[in-house]
Amino acid sequence: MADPTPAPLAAMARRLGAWRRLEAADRDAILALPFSMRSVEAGQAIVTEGQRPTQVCVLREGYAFRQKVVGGGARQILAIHIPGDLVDLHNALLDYADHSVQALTSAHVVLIPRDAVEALAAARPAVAMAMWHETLVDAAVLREWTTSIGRRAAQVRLAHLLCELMVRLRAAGQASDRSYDIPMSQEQLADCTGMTAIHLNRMLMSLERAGAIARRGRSVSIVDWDKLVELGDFDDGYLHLPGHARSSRRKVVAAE
Amino acid sequence: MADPTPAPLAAMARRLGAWRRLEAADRDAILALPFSMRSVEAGQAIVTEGQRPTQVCVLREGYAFRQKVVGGGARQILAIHIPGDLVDLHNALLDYADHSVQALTSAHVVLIPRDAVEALAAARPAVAMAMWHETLVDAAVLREWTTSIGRRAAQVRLAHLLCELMVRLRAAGQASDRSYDIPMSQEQLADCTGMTAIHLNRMLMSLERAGAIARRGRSVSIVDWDKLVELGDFDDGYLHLPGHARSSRRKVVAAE
DNA sequence: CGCCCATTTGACAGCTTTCAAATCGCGTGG
DNA sequence: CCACGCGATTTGAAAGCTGTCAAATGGGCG
Repeated sequence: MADPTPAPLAAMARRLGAWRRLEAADRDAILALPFSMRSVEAGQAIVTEGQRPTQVCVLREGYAFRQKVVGGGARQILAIHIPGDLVDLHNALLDYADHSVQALTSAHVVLIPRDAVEALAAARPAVAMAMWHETLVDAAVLREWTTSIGRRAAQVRLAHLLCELMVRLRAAGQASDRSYDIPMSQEQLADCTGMTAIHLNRMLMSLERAGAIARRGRSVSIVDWDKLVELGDFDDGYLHLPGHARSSRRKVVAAE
Repeated sequence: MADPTPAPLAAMARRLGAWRRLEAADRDAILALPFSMRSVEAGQAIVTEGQRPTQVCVLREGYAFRQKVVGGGARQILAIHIPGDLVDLHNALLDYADHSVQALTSAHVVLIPRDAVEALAAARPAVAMAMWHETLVDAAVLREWTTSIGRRAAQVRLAHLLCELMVRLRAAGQASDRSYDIPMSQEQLADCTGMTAIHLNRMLMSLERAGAIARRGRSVSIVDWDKLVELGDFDDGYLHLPGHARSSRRKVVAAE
């Protein structure tokens, strides 16, 4: 966090080390990985659905997201990635990219050949387990998204997403306590939450009227965190933040 | 498949071996895992949301599912597990169960202590990678569910789920070519697809009227597979079936 | 200053949910 | 073997949330 311009792979080593204890040899093996760096423009694809993935990617700067497109042409955004995320570990072992990854803003990524990742995993079990852990957390977040889309009302879904972004950005040192900018269009937010851009707009305004958030142009800031948490039925347990004492902020209502 | 009552852990070894090449020593290490067997009644919990998971579970017989409950009390089913599935590898590395697992029918499971799984992963990298692979496929299926719930109409979602179950059951040798029984109530199907049980009932009837499926009591059989695939916008690529030549059955309509 | 795209608004249609009540299916007990 | 009781499935009708279509507004960039 206090490291201004770390070596490209140092961020990856630090990230994996947060999940599992790594020895010096593990870190060295990570730092010895072959890689290339690339800049991608906003909207540009990093991985394309249907292709055979050939590399794993670390997001160094900028934002990215994963998406899937259905037969009718509609798309669903499945995850948002913020700086520091290991973006495509899912394709490290699978032979077929079932979804695509795109840059949300212009971004800098570190690309590592898939084979090198596999070799690293085979050689350094602790690193393999850390990478596995990373994908498990990713899956946990996706479970929460699925639950949200399936069983929470539109306004709740949106508030929940805003809470999640706030917590994750703060954990990554990318946001101050009270506000952050979302580098996403309303259409993209709508594709995250499974609603129409028009309806999303209404829900945004409704959260603003409720006094939970404020907006200025495209930037959203949180006015009343507790209210947003309540409106969003939010509990950060599913994020599995490293070294985070679990506190069910949400009271268990109607345990049924 | 032609093995009537294999040793409890043999199924696990076979399953993992389908994902990645395992050496004899890898198999031996799997077979040497400590375990206990347990029968669970339909509806009974195997893992409970909020707890610290202590074991990993292999589903030997019967069906199970994972679910999450939201603040209002509604639940979302996140996955259905069929015999042979490794059910809770997600909790092998995470310290907090963000969802629960329940038996759908009465079931027999093999329970393996979490620590033993971790030790195995550390000792046998190839096994670790196979288990990782298993969870990646699980995540891929969840991505498809999320996409379905977020961006496909109710009838399409249901048809898609029926297609998925058919393909998976067939791949597991649990279904003949043309029909299978779904051991799920309509309410459970509704909780999978993010709709009301009442609406699910209407969608089931509508698929029946369309001539895609037939029903007799609680059992569903497929009358016209091609029609069901079309109605369900289904393409099995996301299942990442081992040794499966990828064929986009679905024509790309409106690539946009 | 003018163009283009994202955001807002409005009016409406339609898919889904709700609430209630009628049926059906099935295991149990007589 | 048949009646009874209970939960799952169906039906109906009406309300509500969300999507659709069209058009106005706003903001940023060349």
